[in-house]
Amino acid sequence: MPASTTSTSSRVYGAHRERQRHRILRAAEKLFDELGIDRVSIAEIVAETGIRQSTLYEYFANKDEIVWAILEELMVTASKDVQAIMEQLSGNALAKITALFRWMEEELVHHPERVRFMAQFDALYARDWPAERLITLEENINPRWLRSLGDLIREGIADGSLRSDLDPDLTMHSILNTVVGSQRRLALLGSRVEEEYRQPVDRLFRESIRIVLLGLRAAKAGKLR
Amino acid sequence: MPASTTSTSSRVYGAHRERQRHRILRAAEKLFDELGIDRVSIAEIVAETGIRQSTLYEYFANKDEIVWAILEELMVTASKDVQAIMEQLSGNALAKITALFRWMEEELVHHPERVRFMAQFDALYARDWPAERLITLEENINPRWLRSLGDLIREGIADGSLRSDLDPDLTMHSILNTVVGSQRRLALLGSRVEEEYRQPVDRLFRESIRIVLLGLRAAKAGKLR
Amino acid sequence: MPASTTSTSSRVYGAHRERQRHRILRAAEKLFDELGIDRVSIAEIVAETGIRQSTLYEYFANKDEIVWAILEELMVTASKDVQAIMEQLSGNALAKITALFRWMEEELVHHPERVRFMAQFDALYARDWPAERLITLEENINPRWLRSLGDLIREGIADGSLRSDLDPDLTMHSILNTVVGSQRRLALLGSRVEEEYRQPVDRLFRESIRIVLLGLRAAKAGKLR
Amino acid sequence: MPASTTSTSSRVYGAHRERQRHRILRAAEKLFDELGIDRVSIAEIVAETGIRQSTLYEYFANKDEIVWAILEELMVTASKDVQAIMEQLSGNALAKITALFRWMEEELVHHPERVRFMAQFDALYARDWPAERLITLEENINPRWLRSLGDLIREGIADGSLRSDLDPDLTMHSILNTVVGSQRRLALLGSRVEEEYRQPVDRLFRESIRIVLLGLRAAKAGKLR
DNA sequence: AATGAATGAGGGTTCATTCAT
DNA sequence: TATGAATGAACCCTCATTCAT
Repeated sequence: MPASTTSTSSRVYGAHRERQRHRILRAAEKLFDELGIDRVSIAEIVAETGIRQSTLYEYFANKDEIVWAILEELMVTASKDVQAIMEQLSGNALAKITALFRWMEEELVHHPERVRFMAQFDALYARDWPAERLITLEENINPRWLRSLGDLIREGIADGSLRSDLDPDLTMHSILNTVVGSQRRLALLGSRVEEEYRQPVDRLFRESIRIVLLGLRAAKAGKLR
Repeated sequence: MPASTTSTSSRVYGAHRERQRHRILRAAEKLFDELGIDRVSIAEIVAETGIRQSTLYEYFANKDEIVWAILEELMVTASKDVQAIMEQLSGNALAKITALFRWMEEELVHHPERVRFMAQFDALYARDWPAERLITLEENINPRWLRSLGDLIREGIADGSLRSDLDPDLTMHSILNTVVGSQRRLALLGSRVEEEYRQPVDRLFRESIRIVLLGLRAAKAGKLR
Repeated sequence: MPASTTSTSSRVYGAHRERQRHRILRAAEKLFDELGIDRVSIAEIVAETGIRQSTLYEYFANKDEIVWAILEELMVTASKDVQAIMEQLSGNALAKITALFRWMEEELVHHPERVRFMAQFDALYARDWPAERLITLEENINPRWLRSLGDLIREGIADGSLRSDLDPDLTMHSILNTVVGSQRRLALLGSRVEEEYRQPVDRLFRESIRIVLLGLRAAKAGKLR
Repeated sequence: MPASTTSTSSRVYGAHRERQRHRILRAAEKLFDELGIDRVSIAEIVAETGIRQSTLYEYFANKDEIVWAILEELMVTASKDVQAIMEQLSGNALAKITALFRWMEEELVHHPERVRFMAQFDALYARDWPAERLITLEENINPRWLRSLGDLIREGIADGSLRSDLDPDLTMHSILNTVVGSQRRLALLGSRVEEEYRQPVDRLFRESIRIVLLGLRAAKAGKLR
């Protein structure tokens, strides 16, 4: 890893390295989604890449590093997306929460593989990931919006758009977990759930959102949607 | 091939076999939960059991069979529990759905390892499990209650306990997936979620249920709880 | 193994034992032919029999014993057949040799599995079979005809049916090995040789015999057949 | 994936690989001959080689591939030998066929292990080898001489060196199979046949050839040899 | 930066055989 | 006589990783 000098050669090398890294990550991502993270071997990843097995170790120290790198990419992207949505929005709390859920629907429909990756990460790495590492990651992406979501709910109660009997922090985390859980399960089961439930995945998810929002809404609040 | 005779020897042998099988399944279950299904080797399972590796193969043809056997046990147990709850209940639709969700809370709190196993199964086996096998399994456990849950919602709309604008089948599958998704994610993340959210897992889950039920409830219906 | 007493029970047991033994041998024979001797496991043999694996060891000490038992059966049967043919024949040497070859053709056509077994035995056991064991076997079956085949050729030279420049012992063993080699290779390759050579196996073998016999025949001898 | 470049490194590496491959094949060959193909384990092969078991898998995907590689080597060598013999020969058909048989005798005497390998291959792999694979192999070695052997016999009939009542194709395949069968059986049984028949293997084989050729020869044809 | 080669450690599974009942 | 259970010893093969070039 050459330090970031500004010589021509290092700039060129840097670009090259970035390209190689990208190639590896995309191959891994694809296979992780197709076969499951734990069932993909380094050999399979390099086979998809064209790169040689020993070369991969010039870019990643081991498989876990690849997983973390993908996770980081996904989290950064997600954070930017949400941040953007939140910033250009100036409605009440309910509207903001709704917008957040809509974005999750978008992800489920257009990037189910991303959602599946996160689901796998929860299932496989949840119990033994090193806490500091995740914290470092989260600090990098700094999701102000998440921290402010509690305020949002408080605000919603105040402006009358949300039920008055909600405990802001509890509610926030509760519904977040619920909607995320629903989204991830739908992504994992995919077509299988469609066969069994005879409903398209997005309709199922949208209905879930609707009911949760109905549950949050103040009784006297205007018609939802 | 002695079929189920009642001779002393076969009764004795049968009991022994059952005990050994049980031992293996419990060891596997424990390790699957601690390390993740894909990260447990047959060698580790037998080390937990005391039996020798080759002996294990007298009981299960391979690791997958162990996974399926555990899955079957869990599904049978769950099905019996729910059946029992449903049968001794004679309230309106909302009450029944509430009871179902309460049972899921019980499972999350008292048997989080069971929930985690199902979560892992979804994440790891969902995509390539043989459909017929799962169908066979489901036929054996025959969950009448699931089939009647749609009726339950229809009934609830009729008796005025549920919102009138619900599409029974869609709603049923939607909230089922949502609550299951929430339950499983909480089971997977466990203490980690408690640290991050600063809320005990059961409170988070109970709040989720409350909001979903509020979302289902007819506007004019009496206070919930 | 109860000695051969004449009590009723031992006679009954004896018959039973014989039947079980027979069952095992037939199952083994079938599988040896289908899969190759070395590729058949004891487990596969018992699976074909209905008998349990441990029970098999009451009849045979190991797989080799089964192989030898089959070999013995085959050699005894073969010896009897040939003996019968030879005895009821009263022609010149050429006629007797011809009859012997015809019998080999019969075997190839109607019992190719027997020929294949012998072929496998040659290929797999040839190098390390215990010499005494084979000698014991051969003494039991006592193939007088083989020993007299040399005389036969001497006789043929004398009566003018065979070429005069033959070395009786050399010739006998030579053509015996040749015809046996031809027969066994045809049995082994079976349909494969038919596809490649576009000739039925029996025609190929008959032509081989014809040419060998032509090679043996005295120049002035009458037309062959 | 550097294709066949001529860079120094790839030439060096290539030579090394070839040497290792060679080592493995020789070790396997030796053991296959001593113990029988099916009775040789990968562990035994590597023990003979000095390389480690996992290294072997860098050269051959599995045991079958080793067997096929040896087969290919043998067939290529044999084909070249025969081709050379056939080309430098300008006699009548009988002479050419005789030369072919002489070469087979050479092989039997000087490379009995090669003949035994082919015999084992017939006995063990004959029934289930993948047809296409063998065809590919045969196309690579392209034995023009075999294809022209039928013509040879036709020619022999025409020039009066062979009997007139022969069916060219039938005869060709017939005697080929016969002589090959004889050769392989002698190779398999080896010293055992010498003990039993009290004749050296090569004499037995030469006598077989003599008789077959006598059987092919036109009646009026000059003295053979 | 790239890579050919090697490999220790372990993976799942099969097998012939023994033994107590 | 029959057999359920157990098992040591292999067996083939995969994998992540290292290292010299």
